[in-house]
Amino acid sequence: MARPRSAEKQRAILSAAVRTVASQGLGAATAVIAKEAGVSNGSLFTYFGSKADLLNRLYVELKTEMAAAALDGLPAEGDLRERLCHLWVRWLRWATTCPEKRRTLAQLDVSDEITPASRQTARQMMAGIARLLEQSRSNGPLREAPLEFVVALMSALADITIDFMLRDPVHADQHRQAGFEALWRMVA
Amino acid sequence: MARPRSAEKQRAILSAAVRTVASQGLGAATAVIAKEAGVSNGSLFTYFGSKADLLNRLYVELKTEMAAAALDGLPAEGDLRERLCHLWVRWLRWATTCPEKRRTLAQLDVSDEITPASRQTARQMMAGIARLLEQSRSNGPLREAPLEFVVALMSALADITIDFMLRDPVHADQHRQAGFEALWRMVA
Amino acid sequence: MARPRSAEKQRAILSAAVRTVASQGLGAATAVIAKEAGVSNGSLFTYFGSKADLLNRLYVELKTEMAAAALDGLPAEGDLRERLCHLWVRWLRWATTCPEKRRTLAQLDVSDEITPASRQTARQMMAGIARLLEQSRSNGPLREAPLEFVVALMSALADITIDFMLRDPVHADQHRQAGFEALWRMVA
Amino acid sequence: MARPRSAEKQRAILSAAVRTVASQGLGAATAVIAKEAGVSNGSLFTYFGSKADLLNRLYVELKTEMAAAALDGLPAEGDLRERLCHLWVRWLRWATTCPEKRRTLAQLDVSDEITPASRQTARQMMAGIARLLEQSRSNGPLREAPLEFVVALMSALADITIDFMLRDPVHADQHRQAGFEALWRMVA
DNA sequence: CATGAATGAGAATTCATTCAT
DNA sequence: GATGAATGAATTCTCATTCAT
Repeated sequence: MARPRSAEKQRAILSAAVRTVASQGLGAATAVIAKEAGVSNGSLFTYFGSKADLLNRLYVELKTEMAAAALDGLPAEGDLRERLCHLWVRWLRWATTCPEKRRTLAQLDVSDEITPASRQTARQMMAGIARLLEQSRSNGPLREAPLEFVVALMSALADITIDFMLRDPVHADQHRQAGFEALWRMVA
Repeated sequence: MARPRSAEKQRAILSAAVRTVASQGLGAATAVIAKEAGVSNGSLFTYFGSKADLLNRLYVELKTEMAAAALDGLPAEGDLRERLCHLWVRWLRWATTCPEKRRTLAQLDVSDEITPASRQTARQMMAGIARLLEQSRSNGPLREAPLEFVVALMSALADITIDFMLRDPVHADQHRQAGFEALWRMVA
Repeated sequence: MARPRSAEKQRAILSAAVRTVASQGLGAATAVIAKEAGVSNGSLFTYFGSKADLLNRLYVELKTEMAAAALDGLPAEGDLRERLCHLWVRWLRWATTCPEKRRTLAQLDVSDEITPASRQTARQMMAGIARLLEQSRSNGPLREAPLEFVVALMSALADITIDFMLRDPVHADQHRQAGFEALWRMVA
Repeated sequence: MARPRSAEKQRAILSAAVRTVASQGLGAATAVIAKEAGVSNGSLFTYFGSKADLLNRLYVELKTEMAAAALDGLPAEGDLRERLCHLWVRWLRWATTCPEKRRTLAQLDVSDEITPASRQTARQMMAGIARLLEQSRSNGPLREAPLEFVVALMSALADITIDFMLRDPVHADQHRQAGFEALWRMVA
């Protein structure tokens, strides 16, 4: 029950930030984000201590949402390949469904405003994904590599695949499959 | 007549830009870059019409240098795997040797200041790499995918591998090998 | 809520602009105007979107004030010559009373920062003057000329007369009378 | 015979300045003027010590040319009205023939870069005009006003008339006549 | 003497953040 | 708490002028 109005505004700001950053880049002015959120520019700073703070929270939020989307409905058991494919499909579906979120996330990922702590938190959100990957690669050629390395690989692969899906929607399905084949061959 | 435009100064500015962007990001002030280059504020703009122009030229320059480094000494004939490996080794050596260039290039790659024309030019610089990749994948699972897709994959894989090599220099060799294995399995 | 935009501050800026432009010309820096107004650099831009905007508003403001001063207390009826003379006297009195405003207005008048819209608005402010002039010239030699032509003539004549009044204050009265005679002979 | 090359370049610069100032205002960069003149920006400063110097010389030059054009072919004797009309026609013809010169002159006239000395010189160039005006007004209503006042009046009247002639070329003749009637009534 | 690169003092504007209302 | 005006440092770019070639 603690400040329900606040939670709403906070969400509005984050959501406005997604849209604004997607279209204007990380240089987007806080005042613009605030206006897009229907909130005064001063208010933005009562919800987020600074622009960097907003960006960090947005980063964690988006990573979390992405991971949740990818893991949604993942069967606890069953064939590894199938489970990984399930994850792959969900991941890409989320990204292609909200291209603005994805675009913003891509910008945040390379920003030096994002603190190590935020990156760490984000990694934890991806733990479920990492776990499945851990199993998948356990007998594969990357079984000795750091797990993080494999996660990073999968993320990059997903990113590129999404790029091509968005750029060439007619062959989206083929791109998704090609991406998955590449992934599977790499890890398993 | 008159003092000729000095190639030296131009290089100094580009090189200063590499260092400054690597440490301060793309938001680095042109004045800072100029000072770092030992050149006046205004001179930067006689060599580069605008900050965006500087960034674009830097982008093309770095991509070109990277591609040249990767292709340097590549045997024209011989075993495909070996040739690709040769390329891989050179590429990563370049990146680990000049981490600042690589860091700057990473920032430029995601910047929206970089024009399509610059990206196009950069792609042409990578043509040699693409060609080798084309041969390598010709019987592999990605033989039907757009070549660009495969190039992007390799780039991302290289990037991640470099990250780990820099982060964990003790196991640099292992990371490089793991990266190559992943690459080879993906394409061949 | 929040501090309301202060009409006072806006006036202070406009008034500072009058003084600064009068003494330094239209090239006067916005920073100087702001300081003269006792306002921060940035505040000037919350009241006026750009320097050109400030200049345009100043232009309209001064023209309006000038016209109002000229028309102030103008008898609605009576001898035309007397009424025109009344106008003439008020006009010149205003100009000689605030030479800085007049000087600034003269600069603005020839500036190409002033938009057609502003000039149009200014013209409307002068409508009262134009109307009286229309009556005055109705049987005179300029009865066929565009009214605007006659208005421009009167403005120029006023300007020159003011110049001489300011330059040679001892004979200010004579200059004013000579100017009026010239005007009357021209139009009536 | 003294530096014939120089005289040519000097003329080229002055002429380029006319065109450039006409289109870009007094803020036109010296480098632009130099380029328009087909001369290096450094050279401009060997012919004119500073931008202000260039502007002042241009001012005097244009005023001189204008006066010469107005006085060209003026009959030494004859009816005053006719002679003044002759002058009027030539003056306006010059101005409508070279609108750029006129436009530039108008800008210079209100600039505070123009020194009193230049204005004085310009006045002397107008002496022939002033003399005719002196005769014309000798029995008229302005016979007691300072001659300068009458000259200023005529100049302003000419300016306005030219404006209307350029703006509305179809009725150029009528405007010219109306202007002259106004002038004659004012002075004679 | 011509050239045009070099210089660096501004110029207008922007923007994160603070604070009066 | 919400608002949006206030702030002023920081930014990119311009330009008259100088000076090395």
